[in-house]
Formats: sequence, structure tokens, C-alpha cells
Amino acid sequence: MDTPVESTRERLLNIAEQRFGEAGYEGTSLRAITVAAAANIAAVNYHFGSKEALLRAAVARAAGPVNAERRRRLDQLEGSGQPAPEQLIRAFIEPGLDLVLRRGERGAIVARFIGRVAFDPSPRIRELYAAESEPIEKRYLTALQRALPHAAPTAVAFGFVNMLGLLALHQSQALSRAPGTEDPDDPSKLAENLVAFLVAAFDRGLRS
Amino acid sequence: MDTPVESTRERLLNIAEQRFGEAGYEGTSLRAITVAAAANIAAVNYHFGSKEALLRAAVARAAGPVNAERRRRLDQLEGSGQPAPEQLIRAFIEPGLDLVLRRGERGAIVARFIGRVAFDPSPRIRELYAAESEPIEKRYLTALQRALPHAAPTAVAFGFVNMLGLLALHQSQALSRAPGTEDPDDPSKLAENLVAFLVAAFDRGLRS
DNA sequence: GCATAGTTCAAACGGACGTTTGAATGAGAG
DNA sequence: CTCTCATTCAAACGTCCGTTTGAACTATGC
Repeated sequence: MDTPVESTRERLLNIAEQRFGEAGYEGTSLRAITVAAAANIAAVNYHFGSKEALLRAAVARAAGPVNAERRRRLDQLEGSGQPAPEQLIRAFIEPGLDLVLRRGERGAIVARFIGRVAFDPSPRIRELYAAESEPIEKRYLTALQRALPHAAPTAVAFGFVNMLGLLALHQSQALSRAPGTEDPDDPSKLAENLVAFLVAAFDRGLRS
Repeated sequence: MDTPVESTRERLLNIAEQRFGEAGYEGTSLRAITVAAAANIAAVNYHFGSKEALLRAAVARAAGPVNAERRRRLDQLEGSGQPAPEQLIRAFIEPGLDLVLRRGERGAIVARFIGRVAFDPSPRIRELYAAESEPIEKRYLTALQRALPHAAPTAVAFGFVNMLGLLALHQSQALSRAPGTEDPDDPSKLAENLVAFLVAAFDRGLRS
């Protein structure tokens, strides 16, 4: 293992994304986080400044690499001609769902955290996440509208909102699944199943 | 108007579903609710017993009629032979989204409230909603699996989870829509657009 | 050794929370 | 009018919240 020691700052971020993903921002107290992280409660304000700043730092650390990978893949797709809708959908979905499969590691916890923050009940929290992800989302939306010239732009935007929602849904369920509604068979196929579901809906389910 | 007077109990329920839908259960204090409802804070515990009991009562009042209509329509469909997937999807979706359109009335507030409670960050709250809606959901899932014999039951269950998620998404956005991602044109077409989206995904997006 | 900057700590801050109390108020029945 | 029971009320309960304080500790450079 190349984790020689874990700094207080890192432990706080790790526990924060675990607990915020479990019970939400409002439902998680700083005391619960600091106790689990074996840190003093004052450490949060020392390292981050406030509870919300801790959340902001956790969001940036969790969503940053995912969105970076999305940028990388979109750059690559746009570098070689007009991408197909399926390619765009896959390039957006997969970086977010690959996390879900890393159950032994931090991945599934990160996925749940992202999924819950993205659709938190509080508009304040949602905006905090949107600030992190909106630029790359907008790029994908534009690309999808170009890739689906026969559908009205508003219709594609409707589908795009659905894609964001379903991705967050399956991310937030990374560590818990209601019985009887498991993913089809092999959980590693989740991304493929979701892409297939969305591609069908985009290709044939959008009225102009 | 046939609202001669509004009892304290009714005012509390009305404000509760408005505020819980705005900021979530944890993010809304009883004091905020009682002030807005022009009621004393002790009225909540007098009429309901606790904050959670108030939420439970609000969920029952909001979701009850929606699920009743779903039962009615499923009974009717099953009374006349094998229903098509589209009929089932429509019968499930429309009762939940009709609320969204009643912007002048309480409908949109109820829709947002339901959508937020169904996917609240706290498992406790989600279970509280599930207890209300799981029976009818299970009936629809079974009916859908029968209506899609060529798809694996787990695949249909996957699609069903997506349907629940997207419905809750659009319900929760009943009173707020991110700019640039409006519903296609006529908002009254939301149900039709969502049904078309889901039908396409169910018919062609589920791998067996 | 000593000074310095970075980090951790126990303790307390004021405020907001859900809940409870017991008296005051109201309407309806006898 | 009087009794009764449901409802409302101001006030306080104890607890937990995010945040702040100032001292104690740790390590590094001189």
C-alpha cells in the first residue's frame, strides 16, 4: 500500500463523503464526522473553515477526476469527426459509474456521495455541485444536440436532464439496493445497461 | 371557494409539504413551519405527535390519492386483457405528473413534496415513503414483467427503477427548472414526453 | 539549545432544535 | 350558567448544533 499515513485533512474528507452520502448534508453533524475520523471537532474549521467549505472540498475532490475524464473523452471524440449519440452517452456515463464497481475501494462511497449531493433537497447544495459540473455538462448537451439533428434541441435537453437524473440515481444506490430491484444479473454491466436504456430513449423516445 | 375555514391541522399539513419539498425534512424546522402556518409550535405535537409523524401524515395525504388513482387504472387495464407496456407506463406516470401542471393550485407543491421525499438522503425518510407506495409499485412491476415477456425480469426491474427515478425527478422539479433545460415547449406535454421516453427505453433498451 | 510555524486539543460560546408543560381560551351539551 | 373537553398559548426543557478560543503539543530550521 502506498498510503503511508493519512493526514487529518484526508481522513476528514474520506469520512465526510461517506457520511454525507449516507444521511445527506443536513443529516450529518460535524461531530459525527470528526468522531469517526478520530479528529478534534476544531480540525474542520482549521483545515477547511466551515462545514460547508468541507463539503465543497469533498465535492471538488470527488467530482474533479470524474469530470476531467469526461472532458478527456469528449475532446477525443470531437477530435475525430461527428460522434454518435451512443458514444457521447457512454463517455458521459461511464466515468461516473466506474466508481460504483470499486466496492472494495473508496469508489462506491464516492459515487454515492456525488449522486446524493447532485440532487440534495437543498438548492444551496445542488448549486454547489452544479458549479463544479455545469461546464462539462453543457459541452455534452451541445454535442448531443448536434448528434441528434432530427430532434428538437429542447427535446434533447429533456433527455439530457433524464440522463443526469438516472446517473445520479444509480450512483446514489451504489451501496444500497432495494430488494427485488437489483441490477440485472452482473452488477458490472450497470453502465452498459444504463447506456443501452438511454440510447434507446434518445434515439426513439424524443418527439420533435 | 369551498374552503370556508382552514383548520390548524390542515394549515400545518399544507405548509409542511411546501417547506419539506423546498428544503427537505432535515433542512426544515418545526418553527419555520409553525410560523408560516400561523400556528403555535406546540400544535404540531398536539395534532400529530412529532415532527416525523407530521411528515408521515403529509406523505399519506399527498401520495394516497395518487396511488389510489394508479390502483384504479391498473384494475381497469387488467380487467380487459393483457395491457401493453405503454398503457402501464402511462397509467403509472400520469397520476403523478398531473399534479405538476396544477401550478395555481396545491398540485405542483404536492408533486415536489412527493418527489423529494421519495429520494430523500435519509434512508429513514425513504422507507417512510416506500411503506406508502411499495404495494402498488410492486403490482405495476409484475404487470410490466408480464407485458414484456421477451425481456428478463431483472431487466424490466431495472427499467422500473429508472421509471420511478425519472418520475420523482420531474415531480421534484415541479416548481423549479434549471435554465436551458426546460421541458420541451409546452409544459403540459411533460407526461407525454416522459412516457414516450420510457416506452422507447423499455421496448428497445432492455437487454435480456 | 531555542525560536517558529503548523497542528491538535479540551472547553466553552451562543443559538437553534424537537419536545413538554400547565395554564388560558374556546365552543358545545346539559 | 356550568361543566366538559378540545384546542391554543407562552414559556421553558434538555440536547445538539456549528463555531471559536487559547493553550498545549509537534516538528523543522537555525
